[in-house]
This record gives sequence, structure tokens and C-alpha cells, in this order.
Amino acid sequence: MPKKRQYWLMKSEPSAFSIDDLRRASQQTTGWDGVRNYQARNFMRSMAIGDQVLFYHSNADPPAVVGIAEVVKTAYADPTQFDKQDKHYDPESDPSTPRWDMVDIKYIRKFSQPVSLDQLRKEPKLKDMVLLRKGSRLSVQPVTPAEWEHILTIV
DNA sequence: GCCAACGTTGGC
DNA sequence: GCCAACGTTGGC
Repeated sequence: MPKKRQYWLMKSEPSAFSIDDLRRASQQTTGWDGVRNYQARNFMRSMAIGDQVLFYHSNADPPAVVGIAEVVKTAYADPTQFDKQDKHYDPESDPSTPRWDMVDIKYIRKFSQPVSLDQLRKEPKLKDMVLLRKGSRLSVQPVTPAEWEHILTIV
């Protein structure tokens, strides 16, 4: 039995990397490096190929879910943790047991209209979304199948 | 093990 | 640019 497909939401500041950047990327794929939060890392470690990802623009006007991507490579060591020149360099990470992982995701589609944070908040069915929890800053987070389905109906 | 200080996230 | 909320660090 194949494992059931899982759903996620990943945040990116469009000024740094937007859904258009993903669409234009080589193979329409990118490595999701730079995550330095244990909970977010653990969620990436539990991702499987084929898992579906809501692409969210944070620090955007408006902040919004803007499209869909898919996991095409499961968790592997994030090389930026060992790169002294990199902003995300982590001197505490031991190369024999790397602390930080990343996954690769591929562009699937961009919504014709972004689904803004305000719109999401208005949906009673989405009231328990991790994204909408007060003070929620997790950059990689799970989405339930029901939340996923509902969001696709309001796009 | 507590908790103050600090750095970061991200909406506004 | 502001600042509330959060995660991490480190002194004790």
C-alpha cells in the first residue's frame, strides 16, 4: 500500500524567492534550504515524494497562498549549514550528523488569484489552520486534507 | 531547571 | 519601520 499523500504549507518572502521564481527555475524545481527551526526541519524529514505543498508568500502585500508545489526529493543535508560564507552557516553542525535538512520542491501551478491571509481567516473551516494560529511563525507546516480541499474550492 | 536577554519572524 | 510573539541561549 502506498503511503497516503500528505499536505504542507511552506512560506517564502517573495522578495527573496517567489512562486514566479520557482516557475522559472531550472526544471521548475528548487532546494528548500536555509530552514533553521527544528520543528520545521522535522516536518521536512517526514515529507514523501508526491506530497503537495501550498506555496505561501509572507511579508507580502497581501500575504497569501499563491500556488501549489510538490515534493520531488525527500530530506537531505542542507549544504548551506557548512558554508562559512552563507547566511545560514551553522558552526555547531557536525558534518557526520548534519543538523539541518532540506527537500526539493517542484512548481505545479500558480493560482489565478492569490488566496490572501484575510480570506483564509474568513473561512470557518480553516479556523484551526496552523498558519492562522496566533503568533504562528513556522515556515514549514502541515495542512490537513480537509483544509487542503477547502482551500482549493475557494481559489 | 528557571528565566531574562537576545535575535528573528512576519503582519500591520 | 514598528513591535508582539516566538525560539534559543546562557547565567545561575
